[in-house]
Amino acid sequence: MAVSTSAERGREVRRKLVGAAAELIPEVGWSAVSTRMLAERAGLAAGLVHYHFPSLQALLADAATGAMRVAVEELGPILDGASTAAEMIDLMLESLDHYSGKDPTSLLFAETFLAATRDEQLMALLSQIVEEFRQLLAARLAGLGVESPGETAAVLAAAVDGLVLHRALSPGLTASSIAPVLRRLLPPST
Amino acid sequence: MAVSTSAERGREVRRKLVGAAAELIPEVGWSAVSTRMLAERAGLAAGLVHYHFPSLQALLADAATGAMRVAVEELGPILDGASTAAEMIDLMLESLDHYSGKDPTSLLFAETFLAATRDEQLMALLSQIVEEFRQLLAARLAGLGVESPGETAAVLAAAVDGLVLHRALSPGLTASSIAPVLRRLLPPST
Amino acid sequence: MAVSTSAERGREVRRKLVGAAAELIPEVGWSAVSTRMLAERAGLAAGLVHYHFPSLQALLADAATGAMRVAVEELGPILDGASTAAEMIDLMLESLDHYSGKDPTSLLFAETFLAATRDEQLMALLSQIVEEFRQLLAARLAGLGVESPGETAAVLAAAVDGLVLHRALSPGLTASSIAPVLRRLLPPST
Amino acid sequence: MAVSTSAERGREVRRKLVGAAAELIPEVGWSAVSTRMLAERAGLAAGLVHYHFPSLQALLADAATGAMRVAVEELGPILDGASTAAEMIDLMLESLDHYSGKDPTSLLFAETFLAATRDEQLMALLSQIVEEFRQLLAARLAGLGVESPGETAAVLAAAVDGLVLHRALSPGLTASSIAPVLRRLLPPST
DNA sequence: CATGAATGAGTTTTCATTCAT
DNA sequence: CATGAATGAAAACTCATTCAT
Repeated sequence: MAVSTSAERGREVRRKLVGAAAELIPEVGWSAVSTRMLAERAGLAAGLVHYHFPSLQALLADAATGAMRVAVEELGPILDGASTAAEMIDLMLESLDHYSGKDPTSLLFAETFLAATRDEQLMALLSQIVEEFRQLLAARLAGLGVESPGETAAVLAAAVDGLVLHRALSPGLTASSIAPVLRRLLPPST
Repeated sequence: MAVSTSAERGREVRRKLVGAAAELIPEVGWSAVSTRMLAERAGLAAGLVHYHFPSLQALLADAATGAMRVAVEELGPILDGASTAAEMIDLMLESLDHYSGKDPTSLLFAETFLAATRDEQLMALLSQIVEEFRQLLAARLAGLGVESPGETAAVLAAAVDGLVLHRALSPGLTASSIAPVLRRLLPPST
Repeated sequence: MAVSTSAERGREVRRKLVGAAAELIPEVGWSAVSTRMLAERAGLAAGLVHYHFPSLQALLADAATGAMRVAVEELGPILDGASTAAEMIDLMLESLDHYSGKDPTSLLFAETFLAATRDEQLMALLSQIVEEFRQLLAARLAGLGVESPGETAAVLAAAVDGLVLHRALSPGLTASSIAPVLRRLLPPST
Repeated sequence: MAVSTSAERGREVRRKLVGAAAELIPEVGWSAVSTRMLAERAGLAAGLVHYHFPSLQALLADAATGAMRVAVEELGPILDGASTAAEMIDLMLESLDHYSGKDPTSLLFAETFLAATRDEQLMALLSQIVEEFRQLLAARLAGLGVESPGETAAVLAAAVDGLVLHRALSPGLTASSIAPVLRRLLPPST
């Protein structure tokens, strides 16, 4: 009985590298993540990065989009608890209070946005994630009887991202101060 | 006429360097701007960067905040033409249509946001610029009779930044598609 | 039928590796052929190169000398059709027109020549092949009544190799333009 | 009076690097010349290679073509001493006796030929040098009354290069053994 | 016989910064 | 005020070879 096959060890190493990348991108910035840094953080030999990934960029893209997908998918179940659109905005803002604009997840999003500007493949992956988030939002808005849910979801998603970014500069932008204003984005009928 | 003192030549050189930096940050990314690249773009000798600036980072910070201040100040006069708050939002969105999310100015803002995360001094300068923009917005909202103009301005500013970012991913987010939704951010009384 | 012993499979793998090496040496250059490249081209696992050959250099030497021997041996029957020495030169030049100086076979010869400079064992193998070619030529020249066939064959062989090399630089060196001059290498009596 | 200006020091460094490259290409082979090796041989810091040359390949190409041009130009005056075409061939072969096929100059030529196969710019430079050599030869042949001097020069040049190559494999190919045969390449009228 | 993960030294190249002139 | 040569560390990436399975 082999405790760990060769293939399993390989998968484990890839997992460690992706984990280290997801940690380091927010810490030092996308373009400052180096192979050595990565290997040290993952507790592995430096050569392994290029053994398992075609390039450093490919590893970073893998790690970033993976982490973002997880973050976005976490939001779905949370929003399901709302029985009105206004309540849904409150729930979303509340759960976004964890993101200070300087925390790892916020920074990961921002770094990836920017890196995508210089990498077409990454841009495609990122667009897909954002699109999924917008559709998730639109579906729930529609279910709660909101008119033109597509446009509303688009503005809502953008506003939410912008707020997290701005929070890095002015920490006063909390759920409680913003919710009353943002709730108005919903059509009056709601 | 063509006489130029040493001091004047020095100022001219600094101007050229700052201009080159403002061009290059969006083109290649903040951390990829190198002294040699700058010198070549500015048409100057390589040693000059460190002769006139204490470090490369200092030059980049100078260039970025200078360009951002100009961009923000351009918005003031444009908004003065509005006679209602809704009209003001329309004007602002219209003038923002120039920013595709991938254009030099949008990218300069994004790059600087992220660089500020890793540089306290830059963060302070940037906060000041954003704060000024928020106050400019709040003052005009107040002047047009909008309630709680501070909070509204904060959300508006964040939403606008978020929209420009998202536009890089989905070019459909134009003024005409967004304005109807964003106008709702204003208090009903308006 | 489809039964294949271990030994047979082993031989098949070696054949594939040698074939891949003979292809790759001209394509990318002797010293740029890597084990991974070879494995990929041969459709095999990376570890197989060192399983079947003591070193990468040994595999390359095997492949190169094997291919050269084939190329040289092909020339023999062709020359047998000549009934005079002059005709033989014409036949040889004609059959050499296939070698442009940039084609795989020409490059394989040139790469191996140079690699032999840095590898004594390879040099010995190579000398043997060239010697055989010279003797093959000398025997036929003698058979056609040419005087001092040994020296003539030596110069002829060298000239022919030099011509293929030069052809890489000036494609005008075709059989028809060269033959009249090269035929003069033969002793007047012929 | 500055003993050595900045510019002069730069020129001197470039000269040293080119010299080291011309030595190392024959010693270890074109593709095995590394920047470290080069810097060590030249007695300079490793960073200087890329300060003064855009790439390692560019430095190697510079060094190789420079050395080849010198070698070719040395042959001109030597051939001028001949009063008949046959004598010229003797003189040329004699002066070529210095090239054993394993000496630095011979190897430099061979390495460069091969490197040119994978580098278009180098190929262009090399073709020019060979062309010049062929014209130098043709002009002298014509001056000595040889018919169709262009074709004869082409074959002569190729034969000579081929002979030097073959000499690496069979050291017996000396001037005295070859001259009688090679002299026959000349048109009978001579 | 076969696999493919792992290693560690190797490669070219880029760079901010310093400094002699 | 200006130049551009020099440095030394660091970057991404490749590789032949070894070896546990």
